[in-house]
Formats: sequence, structure tokens, C-alpha cells
Amino acid sequence: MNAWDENDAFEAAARPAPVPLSQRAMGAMASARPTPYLDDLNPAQRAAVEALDGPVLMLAGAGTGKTKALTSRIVHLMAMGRARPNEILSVTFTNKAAREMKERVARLLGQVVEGMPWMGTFHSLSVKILRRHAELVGLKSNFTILDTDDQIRLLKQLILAANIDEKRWPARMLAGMIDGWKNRALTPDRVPSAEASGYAHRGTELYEQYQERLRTLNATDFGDLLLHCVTIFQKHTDVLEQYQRWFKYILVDEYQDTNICQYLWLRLLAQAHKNICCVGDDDQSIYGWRGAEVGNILRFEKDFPGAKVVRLEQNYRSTPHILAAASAVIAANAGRLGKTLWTEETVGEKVHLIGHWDGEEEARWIGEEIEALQKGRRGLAPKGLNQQAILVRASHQMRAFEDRFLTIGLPYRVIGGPRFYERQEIRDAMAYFRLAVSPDDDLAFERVVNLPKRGLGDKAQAEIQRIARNAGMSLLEGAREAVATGAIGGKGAGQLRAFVEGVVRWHWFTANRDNPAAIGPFTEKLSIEEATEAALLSELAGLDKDDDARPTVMQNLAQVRSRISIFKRKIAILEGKHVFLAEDILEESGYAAMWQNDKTPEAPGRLENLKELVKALEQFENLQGFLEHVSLIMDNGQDDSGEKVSIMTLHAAKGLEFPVVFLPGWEDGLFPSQRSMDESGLKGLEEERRLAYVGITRAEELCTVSFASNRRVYGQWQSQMPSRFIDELPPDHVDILTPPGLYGGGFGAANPYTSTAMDDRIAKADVYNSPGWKRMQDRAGNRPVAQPRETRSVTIDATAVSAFTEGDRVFHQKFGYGIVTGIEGDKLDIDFDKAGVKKIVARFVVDADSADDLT
DNA sequence: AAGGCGATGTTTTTT
DNA sequence: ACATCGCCTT
Repeated sequence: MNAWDENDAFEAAARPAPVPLSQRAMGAMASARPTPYLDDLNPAQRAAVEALDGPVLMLAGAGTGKTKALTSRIVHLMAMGRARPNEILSVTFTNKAAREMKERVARLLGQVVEGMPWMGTFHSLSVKILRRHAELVGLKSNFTILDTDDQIRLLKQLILAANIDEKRWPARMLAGMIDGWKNRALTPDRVPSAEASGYAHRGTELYEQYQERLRTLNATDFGDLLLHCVTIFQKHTDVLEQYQRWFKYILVDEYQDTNICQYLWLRLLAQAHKNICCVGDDDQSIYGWRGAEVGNILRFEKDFPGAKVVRLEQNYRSTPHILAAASAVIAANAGRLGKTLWTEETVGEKVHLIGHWDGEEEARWIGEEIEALQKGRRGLAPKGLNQQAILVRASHQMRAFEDRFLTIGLPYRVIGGPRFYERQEIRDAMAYFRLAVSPDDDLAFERVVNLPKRGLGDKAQAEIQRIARNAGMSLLEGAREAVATGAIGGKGAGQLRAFVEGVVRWHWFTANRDNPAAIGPFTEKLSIEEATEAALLSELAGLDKDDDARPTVMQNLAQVRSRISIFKRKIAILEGKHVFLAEDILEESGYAAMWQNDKTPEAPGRLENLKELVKALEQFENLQGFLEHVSLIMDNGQDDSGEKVSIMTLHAAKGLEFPVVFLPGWEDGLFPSQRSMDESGLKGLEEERRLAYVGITRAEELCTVSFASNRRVYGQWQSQMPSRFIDELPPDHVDILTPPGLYGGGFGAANPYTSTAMDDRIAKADVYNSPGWKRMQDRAGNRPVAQPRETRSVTIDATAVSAFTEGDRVFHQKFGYGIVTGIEGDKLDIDFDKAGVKKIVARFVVDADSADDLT
């Protein structure tokens, strides 16, 4: 059954097979001290690193140097000769974390580690394993990985076929349930009957059909990657044993985020030798809503009897006040494993707390505070924009900040959001590439057959489906058939034929790469055309300057030359220039043109993304290789360049740190989120509280919590109560600020017309405010909390100002096209076609015509 | 087939 | 408020 030889297979994966590091790199180190990296560790870290054998749980609080401990442990394993690099399995959740770990191990070793093939995410490692044993779960090893979008479309088809009203039972809901089941390692046959009633009583039935459909498509979804591995491990002990033997040591990062399926995956692999080291922090478990089980980390000692538990509690990141605030908040949670963060640091500012009238004022104030901090003030050295971040609970909160920062010209960067490969245009382009590689990819076919519009509506597509299904062929073949038999007529037919021919042609190019027989005819044609070119040139030379024949010859020459360049390009493609092929596909399909003709503000950005996609292709051997990796590996094309304030969700902030952190929107219902509390009750509230803990602990020097008394929620103005987490902040470690210019300050300024509950809440907040209320107002008076707006230096960019006049048509990256209606210093009043009137700093817009040129 | 219009439901997100 | 979606109109 196992056609692969254990050692060969793994050696190949680890190529170039390194000389065991214990002999080489360590040999070099050994001359001075065998294990120099140990000297950099504190006692707890060192204990965690040196406990090599048996189960180890490293409880690493925020900022306690867990990555350092983890990477040192890896190096130590090699240095002690316990395992070769390719015998260590180290698992992370994100590619970014995996990359960072690789880099840090390399830095510790002082050399590049090429032999750590088993360091990666749960998913990428699972893919690697699954490709080897795909046939054991009814797949071929070249299976494709569907993303959420494909998944939904597939489910919609099944729901339709099952005669279920998709309005009452949305596909998204079913997708969520199936995901949930997979997270819990439940195959269709194991779904508890109690849950089967969930989706119109047909959830499991559809789940089963969905799995069947995936198998026929030779595809998996993300959940399957792990679940299939678990299934294989459970059913084929011989396979499991080989991996158990191979992975001598296992390390897991962010263990508190593992779900049941991942837990099983790990336990199965670790069962034999139990050399598993899990690192995590139960207080930072913030992914319960997507299946993470804090229970996994809480239960570790039961699961692995005799486990050594090490607590990393010395914090190297934040000042004492910040730590105290974070600790006080998280202390309100029950059932923690419990850690006490401490620091040797003694100085530092208290956590700042400030209330505002509404969300816009909050954004305005934070903008000014950021600019003030940029210049530096009191004990704080100037903080560049890269050192400052705004962390919000929900992404819609970002808007207020983006709007504000755009008008004052404060550069910002939004972290997170849709990932590069999730963007529509990228996925469309990928579908074209997928078709080129495998024309039978029905999902890809469906996605782009009418994109750009080819006059193929529901009816035509249904007809193609029908034909294909009846004849048992792929949709592409079905489409060809439909055209040939005239089943599809009208204007769609011609375009469909062109589409089918295009796919066949592109596929031919991918299939005939490096095939001399394919290249031959092209070189022949090329030489003919080149001969023609030469002939035309000599003919032209013989003609008089104003000979009547001259224009025709010139025209012919141009045609010949364009054919020559096409042939050269095609030859290059056949010789392996798949980037050209990708470009041609996007051109010939009309997909690129679709966006070029699109005048919406997003269009230029999308074209830019397509260019980036093509550029990313260069690093791969061929289209196939690209497609295989891209679904798992490709990252957000973030621009790390330039000084910018970061805006992101609290979730996206985990693992990051900033000298200055703003935590706006601490209002009950927003944070903690009402929905979270409604859906998950106390558990939900506790997860929200952990989110608060994560937020506060991101800050190194200055953490500012804020709330607004009024906020627009779904278009309605609502008065807000300060978050209950604010009550949990320890008064001794908090400074309450008053925004300048607001009579009576933030709290006092709360809407006098609000409910009594609101007043109670404010009064309650004032209970601990009151001792310091006077003092606070005094301080607010003589401390430059924020620069008064008037004194903020306004640099007038002469070129920018003179560049526009009233009535000019301009383009803005976010708001699109608009007309300049007024000019005021370096700011323009612009009436945008779509977004309405805005005040924008001149350098953020360009002339509308030059925007067109960009495309 | 394709564009316009009213009803709808609004967290967090990796792979 | 806002975007998305399905339905309805052209």
C-alpha cells in the first residue's frame, strides 16, 4: 500500500540533506561554548528549552519571549543531537509565523537552515502529507484546494438540487455548519443526530453529498486538509507509525487556538514518543468563534500525563502600569491557568482613558494625539507613525479613522482586510489559470465562462450543465458540444466558441512546454515572416519618398512585424516563459480589458493587483506549481514602506507590538460585542475580555483607551455606555484625560438627554473617577494632551495647491472621481461622484486624466 | 441577458 | 449608512 520508502521520501523532502547540525554548525559553536544561545534566556525560558523529552506545556504570557524560547528549543534539539532538522515538526497557524520562526532559527544558528521541511502551518503540512496518501481518502495527489467562495457555490448547487429554499436556509449557514463539523473532526457519518436537524433536517445529508462532490472534483476544502489526515492516521496505522517515527520532536505554537481536529492531528502524531512541546496562552484565546478550543490547553496535563509545565511570566514588552491594567482586566475571567506577568521596568505612563462626545470626535482626537506624539512630549521620545497603532473591535470602526486621517493627511495603513488571493480579480485570474492547466476544472469554468460578459445567462449556462452531465463530460466539453450542435445560439454562441477555443489553446501551451514538435511550426512560421519582413524592407528601400505604394508597404510591414512579435512570444512561452502565457490569457480572454474599461474607482487598483499576481508567478517554475502553492502560501501584498499609522482589528493585532496603542470604542455592545454575548453568553464575554487583554498588552509605552457617548450604529445614532471593561481597569494605573475644548470633559459632556441607565453608568465610572476628577481637570489644563488645532503646523505644498483649481476633475484612491468645489490651503473640497462632499489634502488626489493614464 | 430597485442583514478571520 | 442579493423590469 505504501509505495514510498520512508527514508527516501523524507530525505527527498529535506534536500539538500544537511550534515547533521550537531556536527557542523554546532561544531563551530562548540569551540567557544556549545550552547551560547542558552545564556540569553531567563530561567523560565531556559527550563522550557532544556526540557527536551516528554510533553512540555509552555505557558507564555504576552511579551514574555515565547518565540525566542521556541526557536532556541529547536536549535537546542539539533545541538544536543536529538534530531536532525527534518525530523522536527513545528506547527504554526499562519504562514507569517512560520516564516518568522524559520528566520529566527536561522539567525540563532548563524546559517540558513534548508533542512527544515516540516516547519509550517497546520494546513501546509497537512497538504504535504495528504499529497502522499491522497488515494487513501479517494483523491488523486494533484487535488485542488477550494476556497470559501468555491465552497459556497458548490453548496448552492447542492441546495438547489435538494429543493431547499436557499433563502430560509442560506448556503453560508450550511458552510458554517460543515466547517464546524470538520473543526471537530466529524465526518458525515459521525455527526451527532441531535445536530442533524440544524439545516432543514438535511444537514448531514447535504454534508455527505458535498463530500461526494468534492471527491469527484478531486478537490478538498480547507477543513478537509486536516480532517483527511486525521482519517488516514486513524485508519492506516502503518502510515501513522511512519510519521510518528519520523517526527521525533513536535512543537506547536499558539496552542490555545487549536481546534479539536488539530488536537487529534497532533495527538496522533505525538502518541508514540510524546515529545511534544505546546506553547500558548489561555488568556489570549480569541478564536473560540471559529472552533478553537481553549479546553485543549487547559487539559494538556491530563492529555499528556507527566507533562512539564513552564510559565513564562517575565514581560519584556510593556511598562508596569500597562501590565497592571491588563492583568486586572483578565483577572475577571474564571477558569484560567493563571499567570502573573511582571517586569523589571519601573517607569512608564499610566494607561490613558478618555471619553468623547461621539465617534468622529474620538477619531479627531486620536489623530491629533498621534501628531502630538510624533513630535514628542514630556517624558516620551517622539514616536514615528510606524510605532503607533489603532486597534478596533470590528472593522467597520476603521472608517471613522480613515475618513479623518484622509482629511488631515495623516498616512495610515490598514492591516488585514481581504487577503490578496481572496480578492475578486485575483480569484478570477486564478480561475483562468486553473482552466489553462486543467480544462476540466468545472468550478473554474463556471466562474469565468461569462466573465467578462459573453452573453451567456442562466439559461445558456444551465444548458451547458445539462449537456455535460448527460454525456458525463466536463463543462468545457459540454460547452463545445453545445456550440457544435447549436444548442446554444444567438450572440452568445460565437463568444462561447471563442472562449472554448481560448481555453484549449492555453492548455495546449501549458501541455506542450519544451516540446520541440510544438515549437517547430512556430519557428518555421517565424522564419517565413522574417523573410517577408526583409523583402518588404528592401522593397521599401527601392521606393521613392512619395511613392503611392509606400503606405501599403508600410502597413504590410507593420502587420508582419506584429506577427513576428507574437510568434516570438509564443515560442518563448513554449520555452517556459509562463509569465507571458499568463499575460496572454488575461489579454486574450478579455479579462484585463474588462477592468481597463471599468471606470469605477476600484478598477485601477484591481489592474495593479493583476500585475502583482503575474509578477508573483515569476518565482515559480510553471503555472501548475504556482497554483499548487498559491492557495495556501500567498500573502497579502502589504506595503511596508513609509511611515504610517497602523489600523487593524484586535484579532489582527495578536502577536504584534507597538510603542503607542490606541484602543477606541470601548462601549458596551460594541466592545464587548453584543452579538458575542448574546450568542455565547459568559463564554463570549470572557473571550471579549481576553480580546481586551490582548489589546492592552500590545502596548509597550503608551496605551490609550477611549469611548464615545454617542455613536452611529447602522445609521442610527445611539447613546453608548462605557464598556464594562473600563470599570475593570485598576484606577491606580489609569490616568483620565479630558479632551481640550470640551466643557466639562468627556464624561461630563455625555448627552444630558440620555437614559438613566446611561447616567448611572457615567456615575459609576465617576465613582472611581471622582477622587481624581479635580486633579484630572487640573492636569488637563496644563498638560498638552493634544496640540490645539491652530498651532498644528500646516505645511502648504505649493505644487499641490497650484495643481488644482475649482472645477477640476480629480481622482482619489478611495473615493474615486470627483469635482473640486473649493480650495483652502492644502485641502480641497471635493464633490465625489459616489462618496459625496469631502475635504481632502491635495496630495491625496490626482488629476482625473492622469488617473486614466495609469490604466 | 443585463441593469436597476427594493428588501435584507449586518463581528472577529486563517487556511 | 451601507453593501449585498434576489427579483423585477427592460
